[in-house]
Amino acid sequence: MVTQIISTMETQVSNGPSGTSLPNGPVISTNGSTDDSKTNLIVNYLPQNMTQEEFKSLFGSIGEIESCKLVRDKITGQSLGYGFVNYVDPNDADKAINTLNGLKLQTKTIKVSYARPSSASIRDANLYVSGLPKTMSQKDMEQLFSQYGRIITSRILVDQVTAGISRGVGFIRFDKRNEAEEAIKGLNGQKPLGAAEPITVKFANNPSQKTGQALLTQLYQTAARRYTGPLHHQTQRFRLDNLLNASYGVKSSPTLFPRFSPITIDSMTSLAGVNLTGPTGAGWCIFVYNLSPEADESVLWQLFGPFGAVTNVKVIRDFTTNKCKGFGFVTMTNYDEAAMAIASLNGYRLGDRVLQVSFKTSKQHKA
DNA sequence: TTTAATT
Repeated sequence: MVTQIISTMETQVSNGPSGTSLPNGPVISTNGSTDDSKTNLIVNYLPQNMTQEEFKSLFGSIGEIESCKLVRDKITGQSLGYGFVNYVDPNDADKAINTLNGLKLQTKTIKVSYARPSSASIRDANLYVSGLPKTMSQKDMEQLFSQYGRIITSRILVDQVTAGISRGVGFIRFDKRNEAEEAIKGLNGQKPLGAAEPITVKFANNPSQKTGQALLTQLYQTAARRYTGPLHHQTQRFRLDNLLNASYGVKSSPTLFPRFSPITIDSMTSLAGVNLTGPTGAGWCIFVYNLSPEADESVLWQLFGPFGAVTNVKVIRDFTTNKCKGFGFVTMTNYDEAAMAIASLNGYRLGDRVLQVSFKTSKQHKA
């Protein structure tokens, strides 16, 4: 037998408001520089389509930001659904937690909490648990695991249709990796009290282990939903002028930045209409035709990212309406990857449109 | 039988 579920036990999970509280620590050092532990926040469960600009705007409404970053996939440029905000004033960080934690944005409820100091020991501390009794609640699961360490988040996956019914599968993130290791040793293959079957406990996969094909499928599904579902959202606007090309900066070589470099992301978004000219210089320029008027840069990242290194994307827009004129360009570093992307995406149906994709022909300006 | 939590 393994573990008792003691019903009176209180969990100390930092899932809810205000996240992790930091015991007692200096706020301001003698030289006047701020201690990140009181100013640096992590924001989780952001809507997939939130941009860096929107993220900055939302948190900038609280107070002056020292730096902020929406974390994105290095290859596809897609948001990973979380980000960091470092305020100048610790009071603003506190205020951001109090006013923005729990805020509902589209389908998500965002979580705002203090970021733990970054260190190797907190990485890979996420566990995947399966074979859970269907009756086990999230709280039950936390109680089962909490004997091995401090739980940062937990989740039980539920059936989509019969909403609320457990799939017997969940996740537990510990504060430290070694706590997660101990939980595996202690609980993998064990039967929770009263359960008929043993549970499986292992390290979780990285959530973006998706193949190019899977990404295309996902993209297609989200695009298709746009045309079939009763989607009347009036929700997405953080009322910024997010209109013009947000040509996301992509640094192709993993430069070793000093930690917490004051360089903000925005300072890297300087690529404009550079290298849009032919298969020379920085890479292979690809012409994408039949984009919808609503298309934006992110759709190009999503389409081409899975095939390899993408250094630039651009949607061509009408100057006055700011709608896409039906085409755009993508620059890829490697010929093979570009050729594969073209072979795969030419004729690809995106929503109700069939894309035409080819290397850009060198009919200089004006076609 | 795998969700978007460490810059």
